[in-house]
Amino acid sequence: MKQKIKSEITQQLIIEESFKLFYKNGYSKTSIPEIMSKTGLSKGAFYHHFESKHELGKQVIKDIVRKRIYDSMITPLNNYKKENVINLLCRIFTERIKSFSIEEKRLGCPANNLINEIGCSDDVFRNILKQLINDWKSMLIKVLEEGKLKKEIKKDVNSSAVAIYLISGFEGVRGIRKVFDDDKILFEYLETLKKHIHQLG
Amino acid sequence: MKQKIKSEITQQLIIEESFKLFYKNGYSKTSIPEIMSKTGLSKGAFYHHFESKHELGKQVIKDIVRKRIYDSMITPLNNYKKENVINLLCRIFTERIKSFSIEEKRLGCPANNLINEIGCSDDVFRNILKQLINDWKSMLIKVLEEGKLKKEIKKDVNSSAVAIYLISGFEGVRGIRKVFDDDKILFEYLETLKKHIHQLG
DNA sequence: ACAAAAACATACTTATATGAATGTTTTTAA
DNA sequence: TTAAAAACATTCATATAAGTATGTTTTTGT
Repeated sequence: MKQKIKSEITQQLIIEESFKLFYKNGYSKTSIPEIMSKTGLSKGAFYHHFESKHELGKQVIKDIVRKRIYDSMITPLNNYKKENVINLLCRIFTERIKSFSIEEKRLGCPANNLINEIGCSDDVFRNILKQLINDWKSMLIKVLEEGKLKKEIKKDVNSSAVAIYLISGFEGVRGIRKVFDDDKILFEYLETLKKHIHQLG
Repeated sequence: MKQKIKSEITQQLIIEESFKLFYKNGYSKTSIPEIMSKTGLSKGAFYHHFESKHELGKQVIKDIVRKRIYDSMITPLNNYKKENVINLLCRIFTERIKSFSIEEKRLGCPANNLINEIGCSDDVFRNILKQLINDWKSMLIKVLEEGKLKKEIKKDVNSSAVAIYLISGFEGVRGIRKVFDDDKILFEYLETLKKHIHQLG
């Protein structure tokens, strides 16, 4: 059983170092030798644990990229029963934007980076990322619909359309921020976002 | 003088084929041999006209990527004197979204793709793209401020913040659309965008 | 203790990239 | 017309990628 654990640990190590490099330099520009030099292991070790770079990419998206969005943007939305949904939405987006490290501001959103780098040219990656966006969208719709029942959101709001608008704005600003040198645009985005969300009620 | 024209034509040919391939497959994944095979010319011809791939990238951004955004999203905003600015904004964003070819919907925005692929890791590219986004933002601010003077936009609107929100949403949805198979999200985006813009007045 | 299997390393194959060096053809200007 | 310069082609140098083959070490079940 010790071997299975060791294998698991090695795989996780490779996945984590891969995520860091994919995030920093992109999927295409990151090579297996580069990843394995970070892990301190050899290329042989890599191909013992993974079939290909593509298989690794899938794991990185499923294990790390997906979890990041879930933990910060999707799961917290489950609080819709206890909290006013307008507050909830404003709070989650604001907290997320304010939580970013300097590097995270510079490098943008890992999911959005992958979507824009390889999204449409690899159907496997595309479908995993599509599922992630759909999960996020579904959860936002659920919150907005619950808000309508609680009379916190206007009935004429198109939840699906608003959900896409919120996701687009968030991912968009994380991309646009990459060309700038400071956080001004993040706060400008947040200001308008909050006003926009309040107008849903 | 015939030579100068020929040189200019060849350079433009290389730039145009490069744009197509950069747009379709990304900057990193596109090679000089691949570009030159499209032009029907040799690699020697390329290095006669361009210093490096990087220099080519600069030209493609300056000549084509920039022009696309200018022609469709920035220059048309100049109509703010004649047209109600709420209508103007809705119209330009709507027309642009509706004008996209199937390929343009699949491949997203060339500028946004570049920003997300190499934006933060190459200062030369980053600064050209930053200037482009800043030009767009400035023009939107101008239109919104003019709208205030014309009493078409509320005085408490933060023009700079709204401008960034509009750009982010637009670029964001063009990225997000890449993981989907249909145009539903583009129209959902447009629906919410229009409502949002109308609430500025 | 020991054979088998898993974990990992080393060396190799093949492909392809950027870019430089050098060669040939076309254009230009005197 | 003819030398030179510009346009373009061919060949070469160097680097590095993904993936494979084949090794060696460690772990495991008997």
